[in-house]
Amino acid sequence: MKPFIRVMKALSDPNRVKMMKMLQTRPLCVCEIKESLGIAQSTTSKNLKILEDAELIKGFKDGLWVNYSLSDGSGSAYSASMIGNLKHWLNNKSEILELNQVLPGIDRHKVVGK
Amino acid sequence: MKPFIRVMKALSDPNRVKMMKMLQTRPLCVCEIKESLGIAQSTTSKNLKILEDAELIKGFKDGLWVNYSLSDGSGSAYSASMIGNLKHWLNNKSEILELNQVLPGIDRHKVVGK
DNA sequence: TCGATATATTCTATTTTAACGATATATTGA
DNA sequence: TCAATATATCGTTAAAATAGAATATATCGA
Repeated sequence: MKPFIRVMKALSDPNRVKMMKMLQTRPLCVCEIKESLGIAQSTTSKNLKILEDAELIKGFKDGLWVNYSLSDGSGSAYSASMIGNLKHWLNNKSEILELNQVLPGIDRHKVVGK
Repeated sequence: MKPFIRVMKALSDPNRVKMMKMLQTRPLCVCEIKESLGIAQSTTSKNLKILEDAELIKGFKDGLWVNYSLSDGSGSAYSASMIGNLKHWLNNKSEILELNQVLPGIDRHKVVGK
């Protein structure tokens, strides 16, 4: 039952759900996500870890960057199902629409401070 | 986004998930659920309310008792989907198997103290 | 109407969660 | 090797979640 609870908990936080929705568009590094959401780097990193522990996303190291993308779902039926549902859920919600506005302008090479 | 978060939060707690699984078997009153899970009456009532607020279950008053059953899902796509998934999820988990052992012996007329 | 009973609500204590700043750990490029 | 940069981790603090006991509310039956 633990793995199921872990997935539900991971998706119980608005910032983490927004991260999931952002990653539906394209893989993103920590600094791009932090920039889009306007939250601290440590907060961003920690929340990504929670999503990764629930097997909802996966991080791939690329030099200094870590690129996060949605998990392929092979690890867990619960995460696979939720990843699928989230593809069509919440698309018309204001918080997500706003994110989709901002996201195209976000570029890891243009991120300001740390 | 709030309604989605509400459903995820509601399903983030083991006791509440167990309640959902119990209600798949048959409608139950508060005292039967409290008895099966071995938790306080106030805790039971409060958790049922959280599930009801997420439109995952519905309570019907019957004299002194309130019978809770799974929602028909008409209120929310999120809850409808999760209710459906939970039907086949977790069935072979020890916590649920044990509940299914206890449940047939639970009867509202035989519940001991308050 | 009164006592018994089921449920809901309130109060309080404890634990968990979430955020940020500061620091530690890579990795790259000069 | 050293400075700059991206990410992870640690420490702290504030807010939210959870549980149980006590109390309030509602209903039934005598």
